[in-house]
Amino acid sequence: MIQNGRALRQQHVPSELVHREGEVDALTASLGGGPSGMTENTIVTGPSGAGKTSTTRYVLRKLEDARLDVETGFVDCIGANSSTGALAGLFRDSDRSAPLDPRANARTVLINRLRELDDEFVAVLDEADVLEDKQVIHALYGLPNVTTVLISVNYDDLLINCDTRIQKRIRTFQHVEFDQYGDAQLADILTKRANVGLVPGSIAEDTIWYMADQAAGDARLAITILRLAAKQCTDRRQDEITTDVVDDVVENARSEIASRYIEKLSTHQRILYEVIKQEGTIQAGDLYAQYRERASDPMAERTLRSYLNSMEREGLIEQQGGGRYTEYALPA
DNA sequence: CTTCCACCGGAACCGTGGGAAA
DNA sequence: TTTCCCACGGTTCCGGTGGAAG
Repeated sequence: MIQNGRALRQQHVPSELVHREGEVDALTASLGGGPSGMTENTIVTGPSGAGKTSTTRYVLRKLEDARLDVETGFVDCIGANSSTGALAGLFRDSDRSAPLDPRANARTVLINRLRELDDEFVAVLDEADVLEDKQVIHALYGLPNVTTVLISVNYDDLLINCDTRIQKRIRTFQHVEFDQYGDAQLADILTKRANVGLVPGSIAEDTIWYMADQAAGDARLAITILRLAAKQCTDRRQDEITTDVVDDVVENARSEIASRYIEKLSTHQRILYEVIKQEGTIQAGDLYAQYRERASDPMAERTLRSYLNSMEREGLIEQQGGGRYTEYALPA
């Protein structure tokens, strides 16, 4: 059934991006592809699965094709949420050999190295709201040859964790907003992927629409559903994806998307997450106690609070109640 | 009303390890 | 080479907070 597995992967950026023409134009203009040729710092916002990442990657690729004097770096701040981690990620993604060292005084070193670049550098921070230390935004802003692109689900969520100095900077950024895909657009996207990725006749149009409906505007989820459905059919030697198959894989698709955050957790954070997941809702003190039982070399409680805060920022857990009745739970 | 309790989170501090200057 | 410096991840200390108990 599967003809081209790559087209079914969620990270795959298609050569033609559909239903994002306006956003592509706006981003291209911001990044120097407009009539003025000016590159401007930009913030990209929109709900998850609205195509922010794909569109940005697409525009970056076009930009690199069109101009030789521009370098780009793209980093997903999930898993690189420290200043140095994010900066090292930018270097790794560009063609420059990146010093991988996550320690030492790498931050200033990396910033200076960026400053000394001859070319213009477009730095993209995906999931920027997850950044632990927003100072890196300010540092990048201070470099004349660097253009920054921040990607975040929510404009206000990003700003709220920045100090006023950085807030001021971000407010000067160009703002490109993405709306959620409609069902028809999502169905169209799925059809295009299926045409490239699957043997013809593997999926009926009605089933595509059913998938789009299940994904509720989230293209990442839609494509993951398509991939898992195709895989299940292959495993079971079925030659057509039916709505039953879609029903079977929807939950797995959801948890696969959630797991991309969980994978990046440290062992200690994962223990905390497992306890919360197992208990559903748990008192802070009980959480600490259960953690201490499971961890071979437990961290101080203050450190756990820091971990829990960063996990909450990533939307993995929720904190409820206050004062003495603090509880942790999985998001609703 | 006051006191107590359980927990939060800021601030100051520490050991580490690698880059940069001497 | 040695010495200095600095960010990071972590810890300790402690004042703050809001509901519960007296």
